[in-house]
Formats: sequence, C-alpha cells, structure tokens
Amino acid sequence: MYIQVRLLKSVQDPLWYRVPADWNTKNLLGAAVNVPLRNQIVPALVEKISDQKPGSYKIKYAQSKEPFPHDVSYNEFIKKLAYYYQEPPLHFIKRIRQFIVQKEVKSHADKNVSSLNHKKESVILTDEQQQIVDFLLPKITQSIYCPTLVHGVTGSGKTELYKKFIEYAMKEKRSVILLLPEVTLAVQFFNKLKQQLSIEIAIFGFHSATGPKEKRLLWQKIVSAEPVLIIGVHLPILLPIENLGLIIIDEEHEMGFQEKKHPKINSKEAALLRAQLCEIPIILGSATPSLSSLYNVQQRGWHFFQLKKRFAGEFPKIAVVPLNDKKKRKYFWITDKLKNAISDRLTKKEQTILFLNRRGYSFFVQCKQCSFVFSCSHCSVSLTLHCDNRLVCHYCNFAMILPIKCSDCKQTEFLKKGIGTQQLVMLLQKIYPHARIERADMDTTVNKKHWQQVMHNFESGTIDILVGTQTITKGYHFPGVTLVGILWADLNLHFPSYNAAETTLQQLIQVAGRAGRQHINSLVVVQTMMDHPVFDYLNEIDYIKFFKKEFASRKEVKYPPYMRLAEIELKHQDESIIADEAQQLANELSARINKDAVRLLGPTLPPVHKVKKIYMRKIYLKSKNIHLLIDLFQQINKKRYKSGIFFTPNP
DNA sequence: AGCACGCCGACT
DNA sequence: GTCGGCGTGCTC
Repeated sequence: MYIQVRLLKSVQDPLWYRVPADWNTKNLLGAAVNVPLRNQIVPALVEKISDQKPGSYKIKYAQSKEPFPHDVSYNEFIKKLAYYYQEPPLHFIKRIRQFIVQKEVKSHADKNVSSLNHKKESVILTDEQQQIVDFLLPKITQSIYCPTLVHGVTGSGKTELYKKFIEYAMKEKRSVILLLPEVTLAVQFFNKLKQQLSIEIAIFGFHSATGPKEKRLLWQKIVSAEPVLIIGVHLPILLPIENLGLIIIDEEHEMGFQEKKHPKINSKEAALLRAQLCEIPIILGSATPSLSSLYNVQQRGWHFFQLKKRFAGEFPKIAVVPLNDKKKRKYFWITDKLKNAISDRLTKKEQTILFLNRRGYSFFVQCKQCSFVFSCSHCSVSLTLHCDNRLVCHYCNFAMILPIKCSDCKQTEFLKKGIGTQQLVMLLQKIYPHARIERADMDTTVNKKHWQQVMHNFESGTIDILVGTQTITKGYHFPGVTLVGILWADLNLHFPSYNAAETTLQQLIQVAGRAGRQHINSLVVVQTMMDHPVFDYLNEIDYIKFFKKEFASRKEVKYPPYMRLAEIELKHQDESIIADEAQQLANELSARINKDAVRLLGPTLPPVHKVKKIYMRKIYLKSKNIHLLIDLFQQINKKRYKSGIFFTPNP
C-alpha cells in the first residue's frame, strides 16, 4: 500500500511513501503523517492512497501517523469545498493544521477548560420559542439535514434558544459548532455561554484570538471524540469532528462570514454544505435575515420560524426626517427633531446612540478654487481628514498633514465635505457642553483597552452620548438607551452594489434595535438626504414585507438570489498590463460561454480599483447554475496571465 | 525550504 | 591545487 502526501512546508509537488504493515489504513486520507525526506523527518498530509507502486524510483516508508478524528464525511466535505472555491483541497487542511501543530508547549498546569459552571435557573421559554425547540430537538437526535431560519426581532431571546439546543445536543454526546460574524462577537458569546450554560460542557473558542494551549486541548478533545462546543468565525467549520450534531449560525445576514482575502471562503456556505453532508440540522438566526436565506425558505423548503415578541421593553417609535429640507439650521447635520430629542434624554438622564458610518473628521477635502480633491497616492480613494489635521487613507493607512496650499493651484482655501465621527463629536460638544460624549469606531478600536473602557462606561451609564460606526451595532446590550440617531441613513444606499438596499436596511434595523430594550418611550431618528422605499420597512415586523418587493426587483435585473453570481478578480501592479489582460480574459471566457445559460459582465473597474499600488479589475458571470460558472473558471489557463486571478463563487 | 552538488574565479 | 561563493535542481 502506498500513499501520496503533500508536505506541510517546502516541497510543492506530491511525494510517495510506503505504508508500514502495522498501520490502520482506515481513515488515512487527509491524515497527518511524518515522513523521511533526505535526512530529515517532516510533517505531511495524505492526499491519495494506492495499491500500485507509483514510479520506478525507490520509495521510503512513512514514519509515523498523527492522531486524526474519524470524521466519515470530512473528505467529501473538503473535496466539495475545494471544487466550489477552486482551491486545492490541501489549502483547507493546512489552515487548521497551522493552528494545531504549533510548537509543542510543555505545560502541565493545563487545567481543563470545561469549568464547573454555576447552575443558572433555567429561563422559561415563550410559546414562540418552545415551538422551535419542539421542532428541532428531535432532528438533532435523529440526525437529519434540516436548515432552519429563525427570524427573531432584536431582543427576542435568540440566545436562550441557542443555549437550549447546545445543551440538548451535548447531552446526546454530539458536538456543536457556533459561528458568529466577527472575532469580538465570538469572544463575547464565549464568555456569556461559559457563565450561563447550565450543564458542565467543554466549550472552546477557535479563532485568531485563541491561544495555543486552548487550541491543543481542543484538538485533543476532538481526536478523542469527546463532545465539544466550538465558537468561532471561519476556522471551526474546517475542523474534522466525528460526532458533529448541530451547527448554529448567528447574525446569519452578515457579510463577516466571507473571508476578506482570497480565497474568499464564506463559512456560512461552507457550514450549509457540511450540515448537508453530515446530515445534521443547521440553524440560521438573525433579526434581519438575508434575502438569500428567505429565498431558500420559499424555494427550497428551509424551515422558518419567527420570534415577534421582545423579551422586555417595547419597540421604539421611528421617525424619518429629511436632512436637505433647505431650512437654515445652525448645525446642518443635526435636525431640530434630533436636537430636541437629545436634549430631552439629557435632562431625563437617559442615553443616546448616534450612528454614522464614516470614520474621521470629514469625508474628503476639496480646493475651493480648482476642485482638486486630495487622494491617496497608493490607492484610488480620497483621503479622509482627521481632527488632528492629518489626511488619512482608510485603505492603506497612508497619512499626511493637510498642506496649507492646494498642490494644484496654490490657493489656500479648502472645502471640508461630508461629516465623520470625529467632527460629529466636536459638533455635539459645542451644542451640549455639559454632556459626556464618547466616540467608538475603528480609530479607537485599534486600542482595545480604550474601546472596552468606553463600552463599559456606556453600559454603566457614565457616558450620555455614544457616537459610533458599524462596530457599535453588534452584540452589545445597553439598557439605558432610549434614543438612537442615525445621522445619514442613505449614505451607503446608492452604493453601486446590487444588494445596497438590503444591507442598508439590515444595518438600520440592527442599530435601531439598540433602543428600547428596557424602556417604553424610545425613539429612533433616521436622518436622510433623499427619500427611498426602504425607509417604509424600518419597522422590524415589516422587514419580511421588504423581501417580497426586493425579490421582484432582483428577479427583474437577474441578480442573486434569483441568479447565481460569480466574480473573477485580477490583480497586478502595472496598470497597462492589467487592462490588457482583463480584456483578454473576458474574451477568452466569452468564447467559451453558452450565451443562453451564462452572461458575462466586464471587465469592469471596481469603485476602488487601486489599493496599496496594486491595480484591480473585475469580471462577473451570471447564471442560474453555479456549476457552469465554476467549470468555466476551471477552463481558463491562469498560467497564461501575469496578473493574479481569483475566483469568488458568491461575492 | 534546505541541502548537496558543481562550476568558476581568486588566491596561495 | 584548494578554498569558498553562489546558482541550480532534487527531495519519494
């Protein structure tokens, strides 16, 4: 018996070894082995098994086999993933092995992570919740593939549900994977569950913030097939697990499940594939389900449940106010409605969140004379002015002091267009000199300590107004908040992306959901430049109605979820080369396309087409059948191009 | 990747 | 004749 292996480092090409007679040959595929190479012993992964002697050269014996979980559907899973993302199968195994086969740290003080938990009194579930529990628990026992979408309004107690499922599955000796769209959320959830789960369980984080000892311990547990709960973003779904019984995806609508760099694996998609192959239930939860999941409910028989009642508090009132009503206001960005509402909360000692999706001081700086806009020399974006008078690129962090003269016409007067969180804080301080105002966005998040301090202070009520971007919308629970102001709601609405309306609405509802978790008289003020149909669906209950309308328009313009979309990205540091090659590639694809089944768009210049001196082009493919698009990409010969070429099957 | 091997030029 | 610097190619 022979095995073909791929070394973890160094040699790229596969090598063959003989299997020692005393090895258990079952479950060898994908397993980690140590093999002799020249005069060394190196780690490798088994890629193929064969009875035939593969070549004329002498073949050495493999030396030892590392323990590997007996996950029967794992190889099929990796194979399918590799095909879908057009990536060698080893890539996926390498990713998790890099985390596990780290330096063997000798530490005997390893206390078992599964700590003794304080038995919390179990929460009595609402009828809505009980119904879902009754439906799903048997599916875990029977091991049935059963994708279930749970639409639970903000504050409806989805976490309580998850806890019930996790406890049940683990009592049945099954492991559970829980995915969240961000590491910080995964850490929060981990801490919460560690405190609150009522049975003693092995619970692990598995992401970039997890330490090496915890990873080792987790690996030990999976190797010995003990039931574990694994919480993470991307990595957990790639682990081989023998007794996997349930997968939960929280905040299902979020883009965070898609990896930011190539290969752009989407762990939500991977999880669905895995659940299907393992034949286990998968739960997708969100207050604002994605259109594609709702489509799957409608078209592909996914199960669907709604939690319409809040656990505590009431839904806030929502007021949409125009920003461009031409009324002379002292402060353009704060309408009277919002200003009065903030004053009201300050006197009542209640808290306010102001949401603005733009960091820095102002959007961009333009010369008053010649309309010259300061932009980054490494990227195709304008520079953002920060309050310390620096111009900063939000893509590559390039920074420069704002010059006194325009670099084009030497005039000294500038227009500072738009508004950022820094400017908003300064503005608020002018209007409410006695209010305690803090800012929480990526600028301050870099400093983790400070961020946590701000969040803690806001929770405990020593801050009156919190100004923030995306980051404050997720995961936190602020009981004292009775006012949420959305400064510029349509900022991203006219973004050139087919799902701009969907993501904007999701974001607005998520932010609005921070209000009224405890009080009854809460308000959400939505300021907008232009009116748009999505503002009619801001009410959480009406969200589902938006789906019907949006789906009709997606069908009309032939975009997902009605059609499958795939993206091919080209990258090169030379602009003329990339322009040529993008056209060449488009032509090559076009020649192979069956025009009835596949449509080609591009090559196009994406909105940000240059980052850190690397140029980009994109080509899109649309079809009803994703396999046609994957096969098409497989056909093109990447070696003929100097540019880097990357495939994303569901951008 | 890491190492052996071999080619070649400089120096004793 | 011998040392060593570096480029090339192989590893089952």
